[in-house]
Amino acid sequence: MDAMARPSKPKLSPDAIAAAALKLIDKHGEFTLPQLAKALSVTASSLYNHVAGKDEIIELMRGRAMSAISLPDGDSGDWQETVRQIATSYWESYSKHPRLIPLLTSHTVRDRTTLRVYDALAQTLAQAGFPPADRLHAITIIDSFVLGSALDAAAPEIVWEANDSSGHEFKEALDAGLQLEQRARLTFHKGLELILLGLGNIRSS
Amino acid sequence: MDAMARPSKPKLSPDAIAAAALKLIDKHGEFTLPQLAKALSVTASSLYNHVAGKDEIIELMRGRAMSAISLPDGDSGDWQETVRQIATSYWESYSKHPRLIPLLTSHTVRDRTTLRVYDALAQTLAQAGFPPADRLHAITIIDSFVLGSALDAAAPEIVWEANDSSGHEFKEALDAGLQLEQRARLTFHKGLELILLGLGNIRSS
DNA sequence: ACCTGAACACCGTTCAAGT
DNA sequence: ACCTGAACACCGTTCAAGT
Repeated sequence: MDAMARPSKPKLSPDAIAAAALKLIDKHGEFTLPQLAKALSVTASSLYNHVAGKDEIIELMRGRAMSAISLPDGDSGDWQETVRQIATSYWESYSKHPRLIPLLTSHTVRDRTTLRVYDALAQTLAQAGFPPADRLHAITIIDSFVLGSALDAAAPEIVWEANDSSGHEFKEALDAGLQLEQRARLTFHKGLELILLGLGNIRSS
Repeated sequence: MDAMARPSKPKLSPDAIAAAALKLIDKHGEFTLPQLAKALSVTASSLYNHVAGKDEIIELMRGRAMSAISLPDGDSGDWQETVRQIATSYWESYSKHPRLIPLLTSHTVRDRTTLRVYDALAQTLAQAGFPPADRLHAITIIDSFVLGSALDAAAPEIVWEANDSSGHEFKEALDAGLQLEQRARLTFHKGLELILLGLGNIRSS
């Protein structure tokens, strides 16, 4: 009648594990199997009944973070608007869990949702008339910028911890800054517009 | 007359430690204090006579990786060419040690060389007539793209591990790809040109 | 000042044992 | 099938002891 070996209903599931791990990451920026087990009122070794190990938990978190991505169904007619929508949704998914990003960068993507993002971009660019090689460049550029921007938002102090030896031009630029998240969002959109504009030029050249 | 407690000349130095650690990262993608100590023919605890801990070693590696950056001395007259030069040198420094990048993304930048990159960009943009707020945006956009591109080169399989469920437009784009490093370099330059072009438009608007 | 070796608290993972 | 607890090999860090 107390907490014993096996409950009639499993206390865990891959999904519950990923959710709890993501909560830890959002709060502390890292997670440990004992910590995670504790948050789930379970022992660390129990986790191995549901996931292969820590790496798989990280991949599950990627899937969870990306699950909110909205991909356009049909062809909206305006490829730049479609790309803008995909890239923005992609960036927002990363940015909702900024501290997760560093964990993702050393892993290979297998997550279906993330792969579908690439597919959606490829399809949109193909319909817009980009030849295969240009498509690949465009997708990579967008992917790089989304990831880099999200990382920038993740570790904001990276840039803004200017010290006394910094030139005054940089300090001036800093002082002109907005609040942190607003700034990150605004900068992302400005950069995305630059890229979309540039892609348009390439296509029509 | 044999290897005892203290040698007349120190066997270690922060620089030697960083160099050895970087070598391990380049080879294995990670490093461990015992591993590092072994490579230096020393014991793990010896390292603490020269560095504060693992985190400091990572920061030292950042400094080493960035030490090869060449910053333009004077004003070349052409701000786009100057920015191109800085950004390229910055990207190349990262790309020479791609597997180091994931370790850097969870740390705050204190490295003087890296901060000087931001300064140099700020100065160049200021001379080109960018007001402070636009400077900050431009620097952040460039920084994000450089980092994202280097990461892309670091974990190339991230994108290219397309599976059977991928749409054929993405596969076509993949098939059109070049060799890995060439592709990364080329894509970075293409993206940088987009951004420079876009920045030029902003300024003259 | 600088290296060693033992020690500590912790980690990820495995596995027999329980139900 | 699924949880526990003990065990293993490993990690980063500290510290007394040596020279």
